[in-house]
Amino acid sequence: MHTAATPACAASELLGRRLASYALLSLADLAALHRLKAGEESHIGGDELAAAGVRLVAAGLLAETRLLSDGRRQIIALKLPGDLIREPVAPSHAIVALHPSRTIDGSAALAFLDSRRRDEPLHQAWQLAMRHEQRCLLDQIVRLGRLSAHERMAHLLLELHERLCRVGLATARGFQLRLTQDILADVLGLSVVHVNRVMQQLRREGLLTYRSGLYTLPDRAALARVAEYPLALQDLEHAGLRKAG
Amino acid sequence: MHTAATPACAASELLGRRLASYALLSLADLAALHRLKAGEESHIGGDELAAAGVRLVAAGLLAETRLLSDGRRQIIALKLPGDLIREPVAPSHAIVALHPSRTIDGSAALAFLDSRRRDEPLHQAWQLAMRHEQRCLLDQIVRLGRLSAHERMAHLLLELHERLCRVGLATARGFQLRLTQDILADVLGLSVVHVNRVMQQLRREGLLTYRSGLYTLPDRAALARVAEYPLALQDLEHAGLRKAG
DNA sequence: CGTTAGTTTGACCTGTATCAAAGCAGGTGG
DNA sequence: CCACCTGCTTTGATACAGGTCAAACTAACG
Repeated sequence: MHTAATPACAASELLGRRLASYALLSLADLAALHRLKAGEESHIGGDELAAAGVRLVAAGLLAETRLLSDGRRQIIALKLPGDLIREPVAPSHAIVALHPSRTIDGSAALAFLDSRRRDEPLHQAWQLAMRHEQRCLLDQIVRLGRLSAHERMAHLLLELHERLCRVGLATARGFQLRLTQDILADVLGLSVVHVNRVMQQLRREGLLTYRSGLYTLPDRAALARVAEYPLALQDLEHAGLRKAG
Repeated sequence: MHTAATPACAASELLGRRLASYALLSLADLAALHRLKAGEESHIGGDELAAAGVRLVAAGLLAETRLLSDGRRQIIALKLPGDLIREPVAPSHAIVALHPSRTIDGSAALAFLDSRRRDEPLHQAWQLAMRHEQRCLLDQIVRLGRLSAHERMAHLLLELHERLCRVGLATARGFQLRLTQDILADVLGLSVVHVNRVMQQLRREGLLTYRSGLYTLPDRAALARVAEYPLALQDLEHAGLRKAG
C-alpha cells in the first residue's frame, strides 16, 4: 500500500452525488462534504490487502472477499467509487483491490454524516444509502440462493448499473467498468467458463453488449423482467456523465 | 396477528443472555434490560406476515424471506429467540413466522441499547452482537456462493448451534428447534430432496443426529473442519440450559 | 514480436433438481 | 381404539444446469 500525497480526488464528490441520489441536498451540505477531502490518499496496485479503518473509494474497483483453503473464492460485495469500506466483520474476510484503485480515509466523512441531526436531509440520505447497501447484500443472497446463472447475471448487471448511476458514473444505457469474467464468476458463484456462456446468451438475446470494459444494457426493462429486479430509477441520469476508472 | 396481554415472556432475558455472551455485563445492566419487558406481546399463528416496527423474538422461529413470482423462496436469515427483527429493507422481503412464535416490541430495548455511552460494556456487547449478526449474513453469501450442499449444511448447523448457545437454548452437544427440511432447503438454496440426502450423509458420517426437532452434533470439531467454520465458543455452555420453543 | 491477461470453444462429467410415490409420525374425530 | 388426515421424511429413476479440463484465440503492452 503506497501512500501518496497526490492532489485531491473526486472521492467526496462521488459520495456527495451518491447521497444526492437519495434525497434533495442543499449546496451547503454538498460543499461541506467536499471540504472533507483532507484525508490522506492511498494508492493500491493490482490486488492486495488493504489494512484497517474506514475508507472511501475514489476510483477503481475493490471487493470484500472470502478465500477458502482450497482456493475457492467468493466475492461478497463489490466496492465501487463512492462506496464506503468498513473494517471487515471477520478475520477470514479481506478487502482486495481488483484493479489499481485509489481510496481516501473515510473516517472524517463518516463522523460528519453520523453527526447530522435526525431531521436533516443529509442524515436521511445517509440512512437511505446505508439501507440500500444492506439491500444489495440481501439481494446477493437471493441471487446466489435461488436465481439461475442467467438470472443472476441480469440481476447483477442491473444492480451495478443502478449503483454507478447514483454516483454519476453511468449513462442511461450502460457503464464502463474493468470487470473481468473472472471477477464476475466469483461474485456470482459460477465458473468463469459458465459466466462466458451466460454472457453470450444475453448478447444473443440483445440484452447486453460488451466491448473492452464497456457494458451496454440496451433494454433494462427486459433485463429487469428476467431477474425480477425493481427498477428504482426510471432513467435517472445525472447531469454530468463520465466513465468509471 | 393476535395481540395478547399474556404475562411476561423471557424475551428480554434472552436478549440479555445473548449480549452477555459478547462481554461481561453488570447485574445492574441485565436487570435494567429485564425491566424493559413493558412492550406488548404479540402471538402469531403458522406462517403469516408480521407488519412493522422493531420486534424482539421471544419464542419460536421466524425468517426474513424473499418470494419470487414463480414460487421459489429464499430464506435470507433465520430469526431465533433473542434476535431483534428490524423492518425489512425492501418491499419484496417479508418476515414470516415459520412456526407459532411470540415477539415483543423491541423499540424500547433498541433505544435503551443505543443510548449507552461508548465505553459501557453494554454498548460494546451490543456492537459485537450487531457485528456478529452482520457476519452471519455474509456467511450466508459464502455458503450459497461457494460451498457444496454438504458443506453448506455443516456450516449452517454450526451457526445455529452457536447462536442458540449464546441465548442459552443449546447444550454443548446440540439443540432443539422445529426446523423442517423444507425450511432448511429454502435457507440453503437447495431442494428438499437434496437436503434430506445430505442430512443422511452427515448422519452416516457420525456428524449429526436428528430426532423430531432435536439436532445433535456429536463432533463439532469435525463439522467445523468440513465447513471451514471458526469455532468461536470452545464449548461455551451457559449455566442454565433449556430447550428452544 | 513474445508475453501476459483475458476470452472463447469443445468434450465430458457430476452435483443437484425434478417428478412421483411410498413411508411415518402425531393429532382428530368417530 | 381404529381410521383417517395432514405434514414431514425417505426412496428411486431420470434430467439438466453448471463444473472441469484443456487448448485455442485475441488483444494489449513493453
